[in-house]
Order: sequence, then C-alpha cells, then structure tokens
Amino acid sequence: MVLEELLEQLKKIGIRLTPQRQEIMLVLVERFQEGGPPLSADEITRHVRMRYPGISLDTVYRTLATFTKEGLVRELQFRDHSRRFELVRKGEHHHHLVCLSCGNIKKIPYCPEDCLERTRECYPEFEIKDHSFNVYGYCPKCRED
Amino acid sequence: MVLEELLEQLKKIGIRLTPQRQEIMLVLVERFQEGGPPLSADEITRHVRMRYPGISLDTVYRTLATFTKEGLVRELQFRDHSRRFELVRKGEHHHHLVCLSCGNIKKIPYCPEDCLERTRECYPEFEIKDHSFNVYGYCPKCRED
DNA sequence: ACACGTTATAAGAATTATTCCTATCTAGGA
DNA sequence: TCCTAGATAGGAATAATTCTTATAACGTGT
Ligand SMILES: [Mn+2]
Ligand SMILES: [Mn+2]
Ligand SMILES: [Zn+2]
Ligand SMILES: [Zn+2]
Repeated sequence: MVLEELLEQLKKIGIRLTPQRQEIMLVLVERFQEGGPPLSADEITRHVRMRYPGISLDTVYRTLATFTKEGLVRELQFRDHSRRFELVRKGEHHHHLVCLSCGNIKKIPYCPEDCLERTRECYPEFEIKDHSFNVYGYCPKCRED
Repeated sequence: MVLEELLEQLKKIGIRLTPQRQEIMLVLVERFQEGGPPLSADEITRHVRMRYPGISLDTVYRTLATFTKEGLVRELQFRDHSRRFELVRKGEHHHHLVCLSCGNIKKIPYCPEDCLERTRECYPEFEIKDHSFNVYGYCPKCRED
C-alpha cells in the first residue's frame, strides 16, 4: 500500500511512470519497511537488476535525483564519502548514528530542533530548508578490535 | 603564535616537519584567523603553490589525512559532495550553515549536545567519537533568484 | 658537520563515482 | 492507433582521490 500511494504521488507530480522508476521505488519502499539502513546507488542498482538486468547506472542516478527533487527521497552523505538514499515518509524524521569502522548505520529518533531554531534566529535572512545531524563512533561489534 | 604552537605539536607527534607540511598548516591557520569558511583540497593546494609551486596534490591530501588523524584538522563533507578541511582549535566548537545555491558557509555557534546525550542513552553500547550538524538553505544573496 | 635509515615527496598512472552524450525507445495523451 | 516530449541504454567523458615508484630530505646518532 505504501508503494501504490507513492506511485500515485509520482503520477500526480506529472513525470512518466516507467517500469524502471517503479522498480527503484519498490526497492526504496522495501528497505524502508525492513527498517534497514539507507542504500547506495550501487546497492539500488544491484537490487533493481534482479528484475531489470538492463537498467543503466545513469538511469538509477537520474531517477534518484528526480525523486529527491520531488521530496520523495532523501540523499545522505556520510563521513566515509559514501552517498546514500532513503525514502522520505511524512511524519517520520530521524538522523543517523554511523560506525566509523564497518559503516553500520542506526537511526537516531531525536532531532536538534532547538539548534535549528537558534540558527534561524542567528541568521534570520537565511532561508533554511533542511539539516543533517550525524553521530559517529564505533559499534559494539567493532569496539572489540 | 598559533602557528608556532601547532608546529610544536606536530614535532611532539613525531612526524617530520617538512616545508610542505608547514606551509599547509600556515594556510589552515590563516583561514582560521580570518574566520573564513573551510577550505577544499584544491583551494589549499592553490594557496600552497604560491610559495611551493611544485607541491603535488597527493602531498596535500596525504598531509591533510595525517593532520586529521592527529586531531589537528577536521574534515567536513557537505551535501554538494564537497569535502573541506578546517583547523581544529581546543575550546572552539561550531557547526555549519550552507547555501544550497552558492555554497556560502557560515558558522553556527550552537551544538546539539542534548541530542548527542540522548543518542548515547539510546545506544549505550556504541562508543561515540564525533558528530556533525549541518543546516542547509539559501543565503540572502541567493534568495533574490 | 656528516652519514644513514626512515619517511616524505613529485609525477603520473590508476581507480572510482558520477555525469554527459546521443541515438533509440516509450508512456501516456489526443 | 499515432505522436511526441521525455526517458533510457551504453559508452565516453569528467572529476576527485588514491596508488605506484623512483627520488629526495628530515632529523637522529656519530
Ligand atoms: Mn535513515
Ligand atoms: Mn567551520
Ligand atoms: Zn562497526
Ligand atoms: Zn548563496
């Protein structure tokens, strides 16, 4: 049902509902439902190719850019220079705790709203659109060096 | 004096104090003193080449990695995929407000310590080392599209 | 001051992630 | 069914970063 809802949203936006786009959306929705970590473009491509062996990497990147522009997807950038993508769901907002050793990612259910507000007050002429909050460290597994 | 202090620190660490490293450190210190935004590897290289025309990009990257590992430099990753570097000074801690259009960067003097604490409580088995907080939007100049 | 071993450097090749190019295809409206 | 703007595949191009290797030089110990 989440998928149908999102495909409907895509249709409303006015972009073409190609099979490639549907499949990419499906992969993102599945990951969201499992509660797993955000996906890299490469991981998404590998998943999509199980059904669409011919899809080009360029299409995946282009589609992710489109979804991001339309607010359906959020693009994340972590300290190891990895770029990842995850579904955006209204009413759900979280940040990320990342292991510096294995890359393991956990959700942080808190948001620095107070800092955001103070930043707004500090720079009232700046039109704030978004923010990121990442915490880095070593996961239980990696602490046992 | 900041520079001398830092070079002293480098010596203490036990790595060789080459002219290249001194010059890179100088560039970082100057930028810190102006209060300007963090520098990209390319910007640092261009500055250093005014005095050391022959320095290789690889040396700049290697040196920045060394400084970062030793805690003298902080590496930042922004949403436009730009990687930047800034001097770390004890007792000084800030975050960044970034213009999505022109890349203009301002310092945010607030830190989400409460979120950090709650994250610690939420994942007590995770050894937290660091964090990032970035705010994105449009600067006054870029708002007049 | 000198010699030596270790570590750092320059230069260019290699790697990797991402975007561009262009000919071809197709989703969806008429 | 037809038409066309918009999307795709595939490969080339780009850009940032890292690797390789031969040479250079820092700084400890003589
Ligand atoms: Mn997430
Ligand atoms: Mn800064
Ligand atoms: Zn880990
Ligand atoms: Zn701007």
